[in-house]
Amino acid sequence: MAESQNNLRRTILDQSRSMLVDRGFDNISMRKIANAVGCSATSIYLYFKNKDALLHALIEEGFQKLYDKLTAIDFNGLNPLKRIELLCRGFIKFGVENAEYYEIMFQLHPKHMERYPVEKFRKARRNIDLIMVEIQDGHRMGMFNIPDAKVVANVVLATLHGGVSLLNAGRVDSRVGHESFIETILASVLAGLKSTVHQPVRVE
Amino acid sequence: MAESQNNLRRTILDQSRSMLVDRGFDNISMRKIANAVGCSATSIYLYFKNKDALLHALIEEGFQKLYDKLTAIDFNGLNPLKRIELLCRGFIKFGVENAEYYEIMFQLHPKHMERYPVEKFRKARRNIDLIMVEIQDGHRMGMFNIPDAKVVANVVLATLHGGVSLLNAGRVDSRVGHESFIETILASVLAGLKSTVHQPVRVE
Amino acid sequence: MAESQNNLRRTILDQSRSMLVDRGFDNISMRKIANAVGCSATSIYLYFKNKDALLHALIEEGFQKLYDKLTAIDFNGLNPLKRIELLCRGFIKFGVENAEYYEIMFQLHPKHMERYPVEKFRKARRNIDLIMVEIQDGHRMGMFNIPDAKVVANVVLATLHGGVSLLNAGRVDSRVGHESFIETILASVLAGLKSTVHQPVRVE
Amino acid sequence: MAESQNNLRRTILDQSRSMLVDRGFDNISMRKIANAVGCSATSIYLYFKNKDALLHALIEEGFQKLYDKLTAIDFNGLNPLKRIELLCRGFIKFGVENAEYYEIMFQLHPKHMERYPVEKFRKARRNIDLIMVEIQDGHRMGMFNIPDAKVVANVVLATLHGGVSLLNAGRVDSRVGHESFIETILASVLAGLKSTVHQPVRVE
DNA sequence: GATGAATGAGCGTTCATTCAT
DNA sequence: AATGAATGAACGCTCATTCAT
Repeated sequence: MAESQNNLRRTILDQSRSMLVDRGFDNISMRKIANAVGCSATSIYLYFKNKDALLHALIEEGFQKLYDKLTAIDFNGLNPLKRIELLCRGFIKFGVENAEYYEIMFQLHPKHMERYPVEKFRKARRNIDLIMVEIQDGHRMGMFNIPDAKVVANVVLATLHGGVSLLNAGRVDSRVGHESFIETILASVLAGLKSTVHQPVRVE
Repeated sequence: MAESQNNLRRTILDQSRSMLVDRGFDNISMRKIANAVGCSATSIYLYFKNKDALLHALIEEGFQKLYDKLTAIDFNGLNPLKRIELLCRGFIKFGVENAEYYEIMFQLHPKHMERYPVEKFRKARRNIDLIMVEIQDGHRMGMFNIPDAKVVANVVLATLHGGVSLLNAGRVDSRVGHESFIETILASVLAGLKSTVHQPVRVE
Repeated sequence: MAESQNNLRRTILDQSRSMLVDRGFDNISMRKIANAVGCSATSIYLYFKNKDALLHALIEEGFQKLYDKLTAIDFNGLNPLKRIELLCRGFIKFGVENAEYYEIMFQLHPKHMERYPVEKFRKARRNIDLIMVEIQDGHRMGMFNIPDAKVVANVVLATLHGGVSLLNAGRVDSRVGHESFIETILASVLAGLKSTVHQPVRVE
Repeated sequence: MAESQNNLRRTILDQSRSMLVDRGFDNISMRKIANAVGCSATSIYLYFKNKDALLHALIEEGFQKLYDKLTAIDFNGLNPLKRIELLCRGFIKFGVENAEYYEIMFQLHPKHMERYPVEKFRKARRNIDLIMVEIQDGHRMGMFNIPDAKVVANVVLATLHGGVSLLNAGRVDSRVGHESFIETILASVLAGLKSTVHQPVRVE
């Protein structure tokens, strides 16, 4: 039974995650999840203290999964800029392919995050740190001129986040191909980084 | 009475909009709005067919307001790049100062947008067109090399959206100043545009 | 409709009160009340903020009713002892005839009283004050020797309460007639008062 | 293991009894008890058929404990009146010191007693019999004039019960000392007994 | 134009209890 | 002897909405 025990927990997580993306967290109820899973609503409480805890478990899992993806990238022999590009690609890929996770990780109304445990928040921040470290490296190597890597890392994240969230919400102009949209975002991000050194392009 | 009639409609819109930001649309109820407004819940239905319609009215108003802001900018004697910068600043300013509008305009769960009337969607798109036009102008003038302005306009929007939404959700690293965060976003956007011409920055 | 409006409120109060006596407050649910009344559970909330408020309304009504009964007694020309006897009879009669009220007034688990508004508590205490005043009068007249009327008034109440609650709970030995049980209680209470003076007061 | 077996049964009884006083029987759940005890909810069912049976066991235990206390009193050389006083003191002491037992023994909603086995009820009645016997003795000795001891015994119990229950419910006027409240109750009870004979019985 | 009365559906959650092991 | 898994029923309560006035 040790297997079936965790099976239900897993199924609940998977099912509720998959329901998230087309209904939103506020619109999936314990009953609906239970129905979809094929168990009683009560049973969910055997594995999660309450709806909040279920949500938190999903969020945590999402951040872990993203972290796993990003840290699995092979950086061997690549310079910081290229590394950042891969991290960005990884982030976008994750966000688009795991829209359900993405929704609760980055789109959830702040209200729901109020009670999210602090130590889990810290874990979530490791993802952005991966980018920051590369920016710092690039700066040290003279590849960028970015004294404050924290700000720029946040800006990079913001850009990626904007892209992913518009894509997932179906709010990108329908005549714009996803592929070129993503590539242009990446180009923009990287251009932003590169523009911090050398010949400032003189406009005006 | 024709005035007081519209007064109530207005008050309902204002009140529900102001309640949006710290509760989320799913968590404001008709009765709560009515209580805050000081009328009966039934009265809301005199002006809005249902909760959906109220939401749609708010969204429409938001896009109109944004459009008014952006079109009020004085472009006199400015080149496209500078104009785009002002449009971006205008967008960010609007998003941060009208977080309630912004939430329903860009953060609402797609589910809620399903029934949003098509012709209103078109109106919403006028905002992004403002940016696109300037990109096209810049391209024509040889200031950028952006054959497909639509894509880039969407990317610009995505970047701005990412910034605004992280800011409003309080998800920007707390040690990062809002001001410098915003300025860096702008710099990144503009660098992305400028990088399409002239001397490709040589890295590595 | 002004009539039917209050009618439902009244019906809810009456129905829930009558259900109280054979089920206990914890075992009557909003649904059960609604079913018995013939309205929806939701409707109860139109008249009472929550289950607590409904309970409090019942309690208040009970104390008011008791107070009305006790103050309606004709004391004309009667000495304190006789007055006290009448008050005691009134109390017992009320308790036995309104077992539902009595339950929530005096038998409810303290837990439920925690949130009972203080000013209503004060109102409840008026009932015991009626007895206390007569004890004080009797003391002043030399009929008793009871310097601290407060204590004795509480003891009188306790005695009556013990009698009523055992009666209502069906815990008086079944071979003991209610009538003689009550009379004996009264005799005991009065004897307790009279015994405070040296010479046995000869009554009647 | 025969011992540890009984240990769990004992622990369950003790724990649930101790939880009774500040929550009420309706508000302690099998799981809460199990949690407090440190066993599974299921385990409780090994020792008690259901929640009712657990309650009944507690009640029975309470009556037994009271009986033990009352029969342990040393009556040697004391007259009936004094004996009754001691019995009353014992009863009040027990009720105040074992408020949890007392609650289920005397304050439980009759509904819960419906299924209480008849033979256990008989056992419960032994306690009141102790008082009755002394009243009969006193009557026989001419100390009181109480032909029907049953009635008076019930009245004595009622008085004591009224006192204890008001005390435990915190419903005695807060400015009244517990000690003097109890003493006055006792005085009243004894006065009631003594008043049955013409000349005030001089005791001690 | 405005409202009070009313409701069915649904919410998150807890309950006593059973069953297989 | 003991338990983890599971559940149907019920809880207090809030929701968007309708209807008669």
